Amino acid sequence: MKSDALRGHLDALLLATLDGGQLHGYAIIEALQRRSGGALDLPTGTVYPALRRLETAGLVASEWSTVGGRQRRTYRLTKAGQRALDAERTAWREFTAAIEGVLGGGPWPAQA
Amino acid sequence: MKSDALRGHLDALLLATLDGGQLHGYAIIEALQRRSGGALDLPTGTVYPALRRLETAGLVASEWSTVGGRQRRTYRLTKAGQRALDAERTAWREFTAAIEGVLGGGPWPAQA
DNA sequence: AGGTTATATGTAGGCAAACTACTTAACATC
DNA sequence: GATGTTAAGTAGTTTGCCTACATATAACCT
Repeated sequence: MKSDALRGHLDALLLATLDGGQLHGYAIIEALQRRSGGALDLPTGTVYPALRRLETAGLVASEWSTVGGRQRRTYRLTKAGQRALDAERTAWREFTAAIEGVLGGGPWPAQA
Repeated sequence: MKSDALRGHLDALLLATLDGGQLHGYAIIEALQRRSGGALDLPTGTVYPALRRLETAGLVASEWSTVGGRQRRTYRLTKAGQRALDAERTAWREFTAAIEGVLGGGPWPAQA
């Protein structure tokens, strides 16, 4: 997949991943791989800063915990994050509708 | 629409717009508005450089013509451009499938 | 006649978002 | 004890679209 295609959709992906319950960053990356059928393999350098961004924006909240000597920062959706996710899903439908209107199924008749 | 959402999909839009026949830049912008139901309103500073890029890449070809005293550069798909469009359509389907696998319809069951 | 709007093409520079590459650290396994 | 997996993070770069600007003709309005 063209790497830039995600632009502007990453937040939606992260929020949607947390919709099923809280997860830590590494688990989010694995969940994205699993749910996308292997198509998405986001590098940590993309995901961790993005989660911080979402936390600063108040859409997710995090807590540290230590599991087996390893540090985990576990993220969960806030209420604002839940609302943002709803908005992102709507925006996604509008986006795909617009693109598919153009991509269509092939050649297009001239304007009436 | 979030302006950055198009990232990585602009070429597909431009190629698809030319799939119905040759058009000049200004007409391409109008066609994109019409086909997207008004959702897409690309600035000239986005479209003209992108068309040049596609021409350099050999995916479109252009010719100057003068209509009513105005200069028009009319673009058409090359064979390589047609092939690229086919590839873009396939990539689009894969892209949306991946995102929708994640966005899903709501909460997701834990891994089996 | 003059002003505004629509048609038409283009350039220069900026900026945000994601990427690449790297670092750190504990534990598990070979 | 070396390699691999789990886990989190930063620094700096690239990319590619956007904003703002510049130019020019034609059409329309007053």
